[in-house]
Amino acid sequence: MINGRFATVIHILTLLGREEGELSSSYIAGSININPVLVRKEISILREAGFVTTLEGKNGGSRLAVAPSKIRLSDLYKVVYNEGLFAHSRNLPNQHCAVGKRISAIMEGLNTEAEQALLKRFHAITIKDLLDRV
Amino acid sequence: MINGRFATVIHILTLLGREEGELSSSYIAGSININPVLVRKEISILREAGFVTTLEGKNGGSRLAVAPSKIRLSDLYKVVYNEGLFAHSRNLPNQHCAVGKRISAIMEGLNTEAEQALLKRFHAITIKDLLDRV
DNA sequence: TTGTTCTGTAATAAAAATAATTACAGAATG
DNA sequence: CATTCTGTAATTATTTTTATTACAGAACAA
Repeated sequence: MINGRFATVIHILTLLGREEGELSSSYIAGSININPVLVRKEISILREAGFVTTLEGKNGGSRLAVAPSKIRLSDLYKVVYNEGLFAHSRNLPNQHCAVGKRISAIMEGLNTEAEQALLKRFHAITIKDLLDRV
Repeated sequence: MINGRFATVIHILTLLGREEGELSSSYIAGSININPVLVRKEISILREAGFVTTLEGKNGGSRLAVAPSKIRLSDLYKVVYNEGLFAHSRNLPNQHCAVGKRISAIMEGLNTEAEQALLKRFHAITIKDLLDRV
């Protein structure tokens, strides 16, 4: 299940896409209704990925570094999910069972297939598209 | 992120697809390396959906009710995820903000689009296919 | 310069979701 | 009628996620 971070990142970028100047983490957090520290964490990842720039200090905040039409959801997906769509079970399946022995690799394959399907769809959607929906 | 239940259900059905007789929840749990009660819970859902039949009592257990080639991952996905792929955030976004006010509906739309992409892919994969990979 | 308002980040605590365990009634078998 | 299964509820434990606290450093403005 796709978690809250993906939604948070989308919300942040959609906000930034509507405004000219810098937006503070508190303002953004107020719109999403989460803690500002979480916003700053996501922004630091977005900044590292080149999607936003940040000004520190008084009247500081973040703004988009690229046009909304250049930010694809597939990019964001990759930024947020370093691990993969499927959570691999914490318990190792029984390696003395034929199915248990092979299931991890099979699930890994399914993960890849599912992810490709998702990414293909998300590749076609940009922050600009979401702005148009607001 | 897709959670452990989907993997559990796939593992269960793959095991059942390889055996003739009934398999007990303990045996299945031993292969997956989880608690038998969790297996019984998933099986009760699978039974309700018509994919397995169960015999209670001594030497009881479960077996497939339909051919492995008739069980699509898209079916299983629907059985496991009544809620949806995206977890909708627990906190309601700020309704006094234009983006906050609209973002829930937008995320709902994205959820639907993502889900359709996944289901389309999963529709083409059956338990039989997974058995061939074991 | 100095107070104010931002960010960055670490550390801790709280809350929520997930999985494990315990317990026990009931079903089928031998 | 003892044994070995399932079904299910209730509780506990674990893990993950989110929130909070805390504080150093940056930029600005009086």
